[in-house]
Amino acid sequence: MAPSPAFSPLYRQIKALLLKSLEAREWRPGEAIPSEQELAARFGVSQGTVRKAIDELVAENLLVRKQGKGTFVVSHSDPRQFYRFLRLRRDDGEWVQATSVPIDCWRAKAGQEASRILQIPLGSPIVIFRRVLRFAQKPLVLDEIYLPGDLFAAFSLDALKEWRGSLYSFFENRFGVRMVRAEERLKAVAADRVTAEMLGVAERSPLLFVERVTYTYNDRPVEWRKGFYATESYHYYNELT
Amino acid sequence: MAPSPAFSPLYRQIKALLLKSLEAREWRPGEAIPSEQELAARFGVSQGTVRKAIDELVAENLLVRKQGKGTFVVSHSDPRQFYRFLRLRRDDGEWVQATSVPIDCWRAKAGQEASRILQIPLGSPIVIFRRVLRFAQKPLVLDEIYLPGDLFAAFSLDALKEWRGSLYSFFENRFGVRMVRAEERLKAVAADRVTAEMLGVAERSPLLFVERVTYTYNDRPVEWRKGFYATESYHYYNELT
DNA sequence: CAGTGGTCTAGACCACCTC
DNA sequence: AGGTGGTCTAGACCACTGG
Repeated sequence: MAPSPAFSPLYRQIKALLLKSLEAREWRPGEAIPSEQELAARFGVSQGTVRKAIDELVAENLLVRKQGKGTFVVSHSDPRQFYRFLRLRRDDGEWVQATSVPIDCWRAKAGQEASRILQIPLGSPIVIFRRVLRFAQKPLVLDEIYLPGDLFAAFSLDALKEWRGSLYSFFENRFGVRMVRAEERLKAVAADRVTAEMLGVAERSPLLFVERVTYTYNDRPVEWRKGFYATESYHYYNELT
Repeated sequence: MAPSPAFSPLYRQIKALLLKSLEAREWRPGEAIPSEQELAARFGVSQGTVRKAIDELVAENLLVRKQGKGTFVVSHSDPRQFYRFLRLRRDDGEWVQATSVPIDCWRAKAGQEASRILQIPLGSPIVIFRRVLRFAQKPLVLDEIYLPGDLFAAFSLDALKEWRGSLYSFFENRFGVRMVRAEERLKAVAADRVTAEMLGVAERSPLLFVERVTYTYNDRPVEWRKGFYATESYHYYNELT
């Protein structure tokens, strides 16, 4: 009869509290959160319950445990996180270091599509920029990246050019925006003239088109990008479980 | 000095025992395994330890828990598992029912590549067959599938044609081979004449090329396939975490 | 050495399913 | 009512880190 009472176990409530603290930037990326004992005392539950809450946050890549040291907020500045979202590998299976080359940048107002995808009002400001990813000197990826203007108001290509590190570590450090998960949609398309030129391939040659929406905490979309990948001797690697 | 003693916690040893039982087909797909209490008694450990072992097997998609009922061996016959490995969706985001149409089948001896990928001796028998996947009547995927001959000796296209259900549920039921995880490598390629014809697209038009290696327990490769996906109004969907 | 996460136990109780 | 998995606790001990 009555609707289900939406029972929520204690450890999920603790998890929600931790998530709120993460969102409020109580602890910065790369820093340790309080010990399990401390958190247990703070929330008035047993260590095991805190532990289970943390377990889930670790499974979602928001936290990492380091035995003997503590539990830390995941940071894109961590070298192990650099290529978490970049699935392009050489055909022999080797991961190759990529370097980002910013191209251009401009501001605009969100149209229908950007407004829907980024969940911002129609006409609100957005920042758009393009960059090329080079693998072993070769330009293999051309990305066009759309950001909500309110979160990235101070964005400038010059600051990005000086940045040593991944794009997401730049976002994390300069704008406090932490990328947590992403969805990608892949298609095969024919290269148009401009894209072909920038990637050094023939016009009409097949490219992998990758559209990505990236989310921060609580499934809030904060980045939309469209990329063209030249996959002649590289491929997009994926694991299915 | 001495090499690390390779400490393995109790629950991992229990996990290994459960894995062995799964591999030995002590419990069939879709069936319940013994209760946590029973397993704890059998192995002489506490319920919590068995629980943690099962936790990991659940995380790896080998088992599923059903509260109040028991813990079950995952089966590809389960409707929720049907499309676990098929990432093609319509551009509006809807999942579309696919129907498999077998084309042809032949036997061969493993060459260099098949031998390496399937980890079988050079020259050992393999079974090869092709099939088309239709979405809303339209042929969108052409797969060429390579199987080790010893595991799939009795494979026949006629049996497959009569099968109602997914290919992997067919493999599971007829050959006792359970697909557990897969790796895919994606590229954009131009359609050759034959493929273009079968998918009803223009020659040289861009196709998504998907190479998959599928594994059963203990990372044993048991399937290799090469597929061409027509992605004009469909896309390959992927989540990055 | 003290402090952290990691393992293991035993027991109590809750939520869900089936009969 | 009796079984299953799911939660929560308290306490003991182990493995790893760093001063």
